[in-house]
Amino acid sequence: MYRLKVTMNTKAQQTSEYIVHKVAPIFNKNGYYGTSMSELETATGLTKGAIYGNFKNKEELAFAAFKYNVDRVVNKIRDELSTIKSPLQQLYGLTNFYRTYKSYTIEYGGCPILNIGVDANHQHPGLLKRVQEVIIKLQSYITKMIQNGIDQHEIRKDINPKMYSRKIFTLIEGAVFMSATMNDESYIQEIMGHVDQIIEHELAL
Amino acid sequence: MYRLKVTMNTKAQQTSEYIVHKVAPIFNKNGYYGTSMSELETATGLTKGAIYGNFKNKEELAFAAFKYNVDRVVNKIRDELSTIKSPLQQLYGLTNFYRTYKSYTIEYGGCPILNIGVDANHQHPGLLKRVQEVIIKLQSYITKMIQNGIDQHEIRKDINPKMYSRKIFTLIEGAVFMSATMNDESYIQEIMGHVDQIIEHELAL
DNA sequence: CCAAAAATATACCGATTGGTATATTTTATA
DNA sequence: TATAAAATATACCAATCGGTATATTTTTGG
Repeated sequence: MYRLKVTMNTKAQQTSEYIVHKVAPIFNKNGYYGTSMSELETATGLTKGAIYGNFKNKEELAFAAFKYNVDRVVNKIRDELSTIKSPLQQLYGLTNFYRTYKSYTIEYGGCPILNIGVDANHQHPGLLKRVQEVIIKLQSYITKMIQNGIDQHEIRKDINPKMYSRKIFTLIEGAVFMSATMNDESYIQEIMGHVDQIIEHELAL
Repeated sequence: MYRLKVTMNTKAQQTSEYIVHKVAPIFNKNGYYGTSMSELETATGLTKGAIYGNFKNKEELAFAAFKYNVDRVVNKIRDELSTIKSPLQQLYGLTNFYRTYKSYTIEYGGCPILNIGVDANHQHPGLLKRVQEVIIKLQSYITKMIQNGIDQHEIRKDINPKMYSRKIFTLIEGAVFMSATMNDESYIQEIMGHVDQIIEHELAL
């Protein structure tokens, strides 16, 4: 009985994960209404019967796809910064992460925050809310890094961590947008250099 | 004969302009595939027969709508800056324009460069190309302002006009994205303050 | 290996998609 | 004001949309 349930969950979970993995880049590239179920059939090699057996409807699939794309990015950031002790160096590590962001995200269709943020804004309130939650989470993550820097006497204590977190994140997303739209990575490189300057001349002691 | 042709063109042009005016915010908000012809029927109060009598197909309508939205923004910028003589003050005028950007564009569904840039990226190459052309045009517009500032000894001659134009434009679009996605104008206000600081401390003599 | 159950495939649903041929109405000129 | 032409409305097209009921296949535990 117990093992039966575990096996079922594992199998179902595996198929669900496979579907999300295949479907995530399509939702990311084409947005909610730009993605059709028939596309997802060909992408997964499965039929609607199989897909709808694992997900209630298209909306649930889109939620799962967005979470998958975001988790992939966030976990990569966490991994890269986890080895860095110094909060100040963690900030530099963040800009370094985004220096390789385009090549890292291109196979998944670009930045999910930018893509779904714009797509969902006038189209799907539920998705937009999830984007906003992710942005708040990432901003508070940066805020904590700055606050740690202040606490460890690496960053000036008179600066406002939340304000700088918002500013840095906004610069990053602007660069991500320009790189994607102009298909030109140099935008990201230039803005990351600019953020490094802010870290060095405005934040660091 | 001559007058007949003029009258026809005028009438057709009026209806076309009316359609584009009504249709532009919808394409801007919902993107190309997110916009349906039936929506456009109800928005214009016209039938498909009338719409397709004035536009070849949906694609031509989307092109016209994008041009309409962009021209509206660009003409407003030109108007506001045309009264300013000093190139340096023109740059401040640009940041001031974007301080009211959200309230100015909200009734037309937000920034067309951001919206269509993201929407068209994986969906409609023809539209994406038009977005890229507009970005290049605006950037060279800013570049010229900076170059004029150098020529008129208001801006340091050792700075790179094109590089700063790219940077300023990227900061603006990042702020536009964050304001739209988080529904929070303060992002634009903060980043425009940041751009003002760049103008004051890095560009100005 | 067999039977029950879980997972997937098939075949279909009504609604909507972009687009068009034709009928009707409006407009403009003689 | 009559008439030709231009503009708009009507009615329709095949294709596709998201979704579902049911048949079939695969997997599972005894």
